[in-house]
Amino acid sequence: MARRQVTLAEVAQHAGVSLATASRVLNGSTRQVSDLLRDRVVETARKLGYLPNASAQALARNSTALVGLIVHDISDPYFSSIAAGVTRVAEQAGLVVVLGTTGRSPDREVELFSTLRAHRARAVVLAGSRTTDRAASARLAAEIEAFTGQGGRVACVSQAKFPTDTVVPANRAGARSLAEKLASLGHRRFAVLAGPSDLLVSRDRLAGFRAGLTDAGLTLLDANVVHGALTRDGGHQAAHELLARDTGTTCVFAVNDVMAMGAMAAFREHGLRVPEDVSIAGFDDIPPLRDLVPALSTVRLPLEDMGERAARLVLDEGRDEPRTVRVAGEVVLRESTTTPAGTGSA
Amino acid sequence: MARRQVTLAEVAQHAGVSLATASRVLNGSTRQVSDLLRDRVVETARKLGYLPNASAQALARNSTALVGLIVHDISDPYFSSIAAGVTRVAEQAGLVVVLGTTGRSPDREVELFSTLRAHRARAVVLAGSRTTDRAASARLAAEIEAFTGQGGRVACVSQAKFPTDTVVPANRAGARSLAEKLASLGHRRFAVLAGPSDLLVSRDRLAGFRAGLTDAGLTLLDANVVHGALTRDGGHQAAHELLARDTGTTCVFAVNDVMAMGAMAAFREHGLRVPEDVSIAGFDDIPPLRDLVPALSTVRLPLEDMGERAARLVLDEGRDEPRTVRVAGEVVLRESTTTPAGTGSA
DNA sequence: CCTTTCCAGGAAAGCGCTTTCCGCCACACC
DNA sequence: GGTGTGGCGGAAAGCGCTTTCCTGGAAAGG
Repeated sequence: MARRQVTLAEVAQHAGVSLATASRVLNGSTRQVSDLLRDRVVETARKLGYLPNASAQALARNSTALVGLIVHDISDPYFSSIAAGVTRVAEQAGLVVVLGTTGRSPDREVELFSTLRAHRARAVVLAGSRTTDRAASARLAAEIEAFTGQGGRVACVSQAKFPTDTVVPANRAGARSLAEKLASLGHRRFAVLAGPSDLLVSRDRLAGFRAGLTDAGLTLLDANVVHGALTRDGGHQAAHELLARDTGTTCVFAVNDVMAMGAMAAFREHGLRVPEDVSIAGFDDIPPLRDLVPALSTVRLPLEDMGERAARLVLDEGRDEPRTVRVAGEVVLRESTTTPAGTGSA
Repeated sequence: MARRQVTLAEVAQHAGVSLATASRVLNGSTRQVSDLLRDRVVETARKLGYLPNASAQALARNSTALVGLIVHDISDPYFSSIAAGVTRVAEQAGLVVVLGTTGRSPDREVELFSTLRAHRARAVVLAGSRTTDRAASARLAAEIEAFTGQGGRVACVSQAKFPTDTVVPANRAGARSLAEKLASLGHRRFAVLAGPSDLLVSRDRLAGFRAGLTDAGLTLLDANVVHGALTRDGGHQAAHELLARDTGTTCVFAVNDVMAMGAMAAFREHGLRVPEDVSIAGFDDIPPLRDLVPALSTVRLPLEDMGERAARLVLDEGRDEPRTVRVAGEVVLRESTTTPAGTGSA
């Protein structure tokens, strides 16, 4: 147990070469080493089971192979899809992914960033909606600034709030065009199950949806907007709240699929059929829900792809000015939305 | 840009103390430092924005705060749920999670382990079914042995195949008791959508199911076992294959929920109603599918909890003998299974 | 044949920390 | 007042690597 690890020095000694030569052989340096010595070193290393000490290398080189990935909740399909994209690209590039979860706490976000900075991570992908909290935002901005100042790269998947590379989903435009399509189905009375009001993603999708209705000459009543957590239970609760208000809407937009799912359950409990009694649409098109019955109308976001794009941005050693990649959302109308029956009842 | 990071030496100098004292103050060492100096160091560190270099600490201390987490596919709810449990516990313990994904390649598993070893990770949680591949298994065993020999701890979430702590879901028992319940509903002709035949999880669940049927005096025909990938598409394809064979089964068991979901889609495409025409059950009870319609009968596994348990095992500095934690699966019969109608048609 | 040039190999200086070991001082005890 | 004793501060030796710089010899050029 606990036998010491084989060091480069031991390899060098066994091979009868200097430390420098051994190092040059065992990690593509620019310098040449004769085939004779090279073979001897490689062979010795193999025989001894040499494995470089990553910490020592990081210290000596002043750089690591670490890439941070910060998400709110890894069990949420939205984030796990993005994570899949990020890890694929990172691992392909020979990097190691460090996963941090915030549980939606902005402070934890800052804390994680700081940890990543202490580890001299080469880059960080920060996924998850920004909030309206100025103070928290400023603290994070300072951390990001410190990180980039230290030579690290940062990419966000969310709103472009910081001077970093950012992958921005078209929340507004997607919701807007969804609203228009829904309106053109004949719906007149809409409700929105919005996420927490301090989350930009909620605001943007709500605003976009409202704009789409306006385009169609309709108005979204404030009484028909119910806020709730961006979770299954949040949607479930918000839907119940909406039903309690009895606003007679025929079509409900949940700002993300997970909430839509919860809402569908709530409607079902209430004896309402989807889409006959009430139409419902979500946003994101998360993969595990693709086979839902009735199939959920939504705005499809290429989540894995977004993760990949973010990772590529952050690993691209190139240019310095922050780049913004806008990702369009594609409205997919499926079975959960239809033309309104008689008078809505929700 | 790229301004150098503040070092301990600078802090020490500014505070007018030795490196040793600064170090002792800024990381709970056992040694005492007078309040006067302590305050001076702390204040200086704060002012200078000192952040310890994790690589340097790791090198000097010969230990890190890294915990590895190896999964097949982070976007699979099975793994992302486990990951959520692991990260929660690890982060609570002040550790940093390194995420590695294998894409179901045993070699990649070994590779990741080796990387983690190079990084001197303190522990690794390895989630995901073991296979029947002796050679790959041996390679992994060697890696694990090297890792533990170096002082690292390992826990698996799967079958107890290595001399390490292991969280073992009751695949056999769960499937067996599911089979019994299904049989008692009146079904006589069963089919199984099994995963890849070289995966122990498939084998165990299949074997358990078969045993349960035997208990009920029934037999599972080999023609009614279709293998496929443990994915939505795998289930979809396997179901189609089953339909092509036209075996007249009334009840189908998919060895995991994701496959069950794909199978349900396939049946739907084929004009079969679930559960009227065919009953279907899965395994795992992954959270995003809890609101499915019809609700999926399955064997519930406390996935997040399993992740937490594994993490706790691996972080518990205690005892040396490998511990095995068995996790029971709870059969949950929901709407997707019912008593067979007339003669089955699938 | 001598001078240059080039290149591979090695010595050694770090990288930023931790920790051992030593020394000094203050205090207590006889 | 002399001798222990305990504790705190600092010097310095690593931790395992990378990389600069130097050196000697071989190849090339005059």
